[in-house]
Amino acid sequence: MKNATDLFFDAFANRNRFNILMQLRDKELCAGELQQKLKVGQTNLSHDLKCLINCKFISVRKDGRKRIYRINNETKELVDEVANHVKNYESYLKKCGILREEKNGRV
Amino acid sequence: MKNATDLFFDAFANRNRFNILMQLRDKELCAGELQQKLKVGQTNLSHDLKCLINCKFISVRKDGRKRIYRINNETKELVDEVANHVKNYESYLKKCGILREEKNGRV
DNA sequence: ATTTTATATGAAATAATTATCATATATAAA
DNA sequence: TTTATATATGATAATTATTTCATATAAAAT
Repeated sequence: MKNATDLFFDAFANRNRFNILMQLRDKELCAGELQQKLKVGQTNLSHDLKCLINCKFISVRKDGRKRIYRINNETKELVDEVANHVKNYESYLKKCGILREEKNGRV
Repeated sequence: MKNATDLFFDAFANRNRFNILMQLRDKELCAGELQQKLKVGQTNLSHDLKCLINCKFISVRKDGRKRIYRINNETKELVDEVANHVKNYESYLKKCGILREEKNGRV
């Protein structure tokens, strides 16, 4: 059975969803704008937004036929901290990545 | 192709690996001790420890035939922050979880 | 030197996640 | 009231991650 930590990571720790959160740090955006900025498919984006809303990482309001998404404040802080850590550890993380690639004959 | 953020989440955002990091917050431990505390299999634990080492989330030193693992300081801070966020958002995350369970006929 | 203890490795099996496709809904414009 | 736009949904396909199994290695004890 999943615990709160699992559920947290399920929602938070995914490239596409994290990219959405990164975009929403600066300003609120509607789905169409996110699609353009992130270059992802409409269906994928919609699924990911639903996931982020379920976990209260973002909220949504209607404006005409658009839906406008906004990140919540605590989530924003966490995104900042993770982004910062990733930046500091980039070289190690990449090394780890290279090891994987080697396994597949690349590099 | 994976970027640094992907690699970060690959290592960090996993129940078993996160539990290892949680245990190591207080004090360094050898594999056997982790196994007992976390009740996981030897092979799984070993794979997970390797992953955490590759990404420099933890370090290891030898002591006789044991290997002793220690969390690094910045990782410890991040673990604390995430644990804190999960605690604050637990109710929402659980609600999200319940939605999933419903899908499988439970709840 | 052989056995025991502690841990690591690699391949295969299993499980979970993510992407895709077809279609639905809701609002606004014509 | 039909059409266009914006977004959502659910099922399946494709991909990736996790677990398991068999076996290997390394250090210490006998």
